[in-house]
Amino acid sequence: MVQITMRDERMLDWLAIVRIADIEAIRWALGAYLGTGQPVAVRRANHWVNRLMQAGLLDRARPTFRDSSIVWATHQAIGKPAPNLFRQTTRHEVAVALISARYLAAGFTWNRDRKPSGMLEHQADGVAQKGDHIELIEVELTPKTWQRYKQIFDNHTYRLDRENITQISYYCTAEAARIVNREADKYIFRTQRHRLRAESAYDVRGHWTALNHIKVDQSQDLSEG
DNA sequence: GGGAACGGTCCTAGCAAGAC
DNA sequence: GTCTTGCTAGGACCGTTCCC
Repeated sequence: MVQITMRDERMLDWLAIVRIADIEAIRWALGAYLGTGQPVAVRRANHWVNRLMQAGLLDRARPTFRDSSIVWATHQAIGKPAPNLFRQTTRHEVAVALISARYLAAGFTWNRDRKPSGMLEHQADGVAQKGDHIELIEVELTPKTWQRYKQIFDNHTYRLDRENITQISYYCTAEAARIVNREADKYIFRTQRHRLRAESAYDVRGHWTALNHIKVDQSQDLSEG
């Protein structure tokens, strides 16, 4: 019989939000809920996944387009159907799960952004919160058109002005980071520009590549050291 | 206190890249 | 084409720790 601990429940709650994650994200999320702020060993993460698979709460697959397993919470665990791993957005969703797990490890909570209420509203990939610090997180593996960035940045500026958003962070491929910063320079007013940052953190396959310090705020650091 | 979970180590399998 | 090497996933085992 598999015992479900409080940490297991919190992990399933997190998977209900991000829907799919790879082992790297599982490592960080387990470390977050362990309270260490560091990822657990790969072996440990696989052990955890296997245990919850035995309980019927997790499932995993290794699609041929990825070199690591993808894990998701089953319908039995969260009441949602299994994700389609062959959608074009899968790579993006796995990347979002990884950054969310890193934010959890840094002591943040993670939630989905609100649904857009109109054509001009933009839904971020996630919202990280720690105390009064509320950060909109975007993962950008492929650059958008300048027209789309203008629309998104208008919405970001509005939310920075009118809502309690502290910062907007883009985690991108090198190419996407360059374009996001370029378009942000154009479309975000200088008094707000410093509150949006775009960093190169992924390669084109969605693998985490950032080796240097990633500042969440003045006191946080999500790097692996 | 007993069973489950954890974590370290060793091992094999599968795959890709490079050398010959 | 074959072999070697390197890397990663993941299974098995076992002692330790944790939790109900």
